[in-house]
Amino acid sequence: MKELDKTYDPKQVEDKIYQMWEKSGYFNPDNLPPRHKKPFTIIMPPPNANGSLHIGHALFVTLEDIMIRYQRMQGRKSLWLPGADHAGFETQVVYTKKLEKEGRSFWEMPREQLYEEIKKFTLDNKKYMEGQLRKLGASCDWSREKFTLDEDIKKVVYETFKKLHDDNLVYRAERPVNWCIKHQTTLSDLEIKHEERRGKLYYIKYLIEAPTQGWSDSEYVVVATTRPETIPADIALAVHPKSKWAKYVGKNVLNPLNSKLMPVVADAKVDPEFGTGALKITPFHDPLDFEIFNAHKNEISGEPISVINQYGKLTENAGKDLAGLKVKEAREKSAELLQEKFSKEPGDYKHQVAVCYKCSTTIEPRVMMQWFVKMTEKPRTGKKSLRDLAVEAAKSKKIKFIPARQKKIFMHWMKNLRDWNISRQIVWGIQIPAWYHEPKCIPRAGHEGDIIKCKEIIISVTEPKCEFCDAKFVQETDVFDTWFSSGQWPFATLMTTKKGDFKKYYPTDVMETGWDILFFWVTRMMMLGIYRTSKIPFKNVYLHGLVRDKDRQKMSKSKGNVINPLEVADVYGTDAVRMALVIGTTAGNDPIISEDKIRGYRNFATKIWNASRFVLMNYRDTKAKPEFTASDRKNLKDLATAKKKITAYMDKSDFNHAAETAYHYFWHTIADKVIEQSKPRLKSENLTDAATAQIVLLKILLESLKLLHPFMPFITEEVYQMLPNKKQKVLMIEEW
RNA sequence: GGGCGCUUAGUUCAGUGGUAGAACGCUCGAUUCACAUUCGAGAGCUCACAGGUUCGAUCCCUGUAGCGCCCACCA
Repeated sequence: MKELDKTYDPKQVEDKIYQMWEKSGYFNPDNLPPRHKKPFTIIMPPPNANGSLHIGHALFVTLEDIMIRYQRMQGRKSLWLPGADHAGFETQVVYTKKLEKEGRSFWEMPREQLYEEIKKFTLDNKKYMEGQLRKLGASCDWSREKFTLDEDIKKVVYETFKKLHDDNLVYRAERPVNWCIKHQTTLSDLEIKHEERRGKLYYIKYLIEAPTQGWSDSEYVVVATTRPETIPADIALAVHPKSKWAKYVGKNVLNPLNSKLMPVVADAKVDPEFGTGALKITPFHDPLDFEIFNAHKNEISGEPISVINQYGKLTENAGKDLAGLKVKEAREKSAELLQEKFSKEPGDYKHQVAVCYKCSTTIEPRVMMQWFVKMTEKPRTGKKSLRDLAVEAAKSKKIKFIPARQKKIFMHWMKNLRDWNISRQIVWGIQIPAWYHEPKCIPRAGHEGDIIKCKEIIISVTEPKCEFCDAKFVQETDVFDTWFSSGQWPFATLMTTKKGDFKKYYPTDVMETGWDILFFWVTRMMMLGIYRTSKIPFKNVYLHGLVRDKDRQKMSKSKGNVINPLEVADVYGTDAVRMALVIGTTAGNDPIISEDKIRGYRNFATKIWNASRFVLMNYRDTKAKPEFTASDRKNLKDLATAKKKITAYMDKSDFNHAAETAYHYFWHTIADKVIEQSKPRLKSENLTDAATAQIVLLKILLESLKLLHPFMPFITEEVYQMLPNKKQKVLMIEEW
């Protein structure tokens, strides 16, 4: 037996071991020995391919790898399917910044060139990330790796879109949407956040039309608004039916900026407690106004107009005084113009304003032609809305949330769902497969009557042709919200890997991801997954927290408290990093990690190394028949107890305690007691007793390596390879 | 405005209806014998506060306080 170093050097071991695993082929469940029968599947949440992996990724890799390695040892046909996400909007934002740094402008580049450049950027990152995943020990099946822009994945996404469209669950319409004037795209309700902003609340008189004596200064409705600049787009006033203004319902008021006549309508949606209890209706610049307008269309004669353009500037519709100004400037200017009509001085006002979650630019609510998915309506051919499919699934016992409280949060969010805006005006993504008949159909001679059959929108990947005229179809340039495609990930991946995979591995066993994307991702996977496959895509949802530093701070580059998992793994070894991430980490809570903690587990790796070294140095293959003493029997019983405990924790997904128990057992039972007690016996003249001690030690070592393997795969595998009593080529597939 | 959590040793966190645990830190001691990235011993928590249920509560219930997070079209 060769002399081992006194300390364990992960650098010399990890790459070599990983290569050995990959070469063994056992990452691919198809290659596992026949004892592996029942499938166990985890689809990896595909990391965004727009940067390198951070400590949060290391956490998910650790947790999922623990689950997969454990189940693999338990004899499950374990598939961990890796992937990468093109992450449309996120990546485009990152790339835009990169261009800025290089002195180039995103907005001045042709779409095709941008797409190609971002593609290269993404694929480079993807490749780099794959290396990082290997470094972290991820035992995933690389032969089944998928990317969200793979042609076959796109095909599945197109099919889903078509099915939703045929089912009347997808529609294109002019609806209020969240518009980011910086990024020049719409965002879903989840992609905006609210920030407190200081502003002013203006109290403005809208004079009542008094036909007999002209306009009276004594009769008016006072409206409180924070956005006087949108007054030119006002089309009505709404008052609460029980407010003091109710007597004016049915009368007209004068628009204080452009003198147009507008009706006063009654609507209970107006909060009588807020402001003055009267609301100006500006349908194209406020979602509530849009709703009230639609409810009162027959009472309102004017057509809604837009006075703010896509760049956040006032249009000519706003009148010559405001046209061309930015919203903020226009607000001041309009306030100035309206001064005479103030019923009292504007008050300082703090309120929550919707802003872009990426750049914190104020979101401009606009009414735009967009694609939406209906959340709460029944499909044409089915009984349940997308929401109901997911809610009923969550209520059933077929899916378990870990921690359980996340289910409450899930349900609560599901309660108030509005239709999902899935179209984005960005370059990087999957283009929506819709074609528009432009110009409109002018049927050829003899087909005049067929115009009613002509479709103005056709859902198709390839260019359609009109049966009745020679006009061309123009393709939609908008792309899907990334979550629309990644929401299909569990089935889209398994439908497009090897033949039979979907049948064998779907539904999957665990969806392990961060709680921060519960709404973005898990809810969408539930809705779309059940909709397409009639099955809940996963049996367990395990949600981990956000990794924080030792002062409980979020890690961010700007704070300079980022721990790069690969850098610390380089210093202390991947096994130590994995242990630091899993011990003390309970599902759903934010784990705290510091270099001290990692160092502690590096010491543990050294402990494992030296204890193993001791056992191996003292082992001779004597072929003696063991005669177990009482203490041997006790030690073997302790081993069985530890194993039982760890197994129970693993089966409860309590990896924190499983790891801690294994740690404790190895250090304080095996190293401190079993080995210490064996020392005199190993030197004993009684050869049978010495041999028995050796055999017991070796047996306990082997079993403990198994117990530690899911957590610390590298060092345990390295030691295993030196054991004289190993039964398999690799520890990875040993029986638990 | 709605919802979800948290409050346990110096620190970070586990945990249980029956007179409190781990890691790190700290104190004292040991060490040619697998490991100083070590070993042994030890100090340290009235489990936020106030009520209630109970034979018994840190754990269950109610309330209070502080902290955190998520959701939200009060213009």
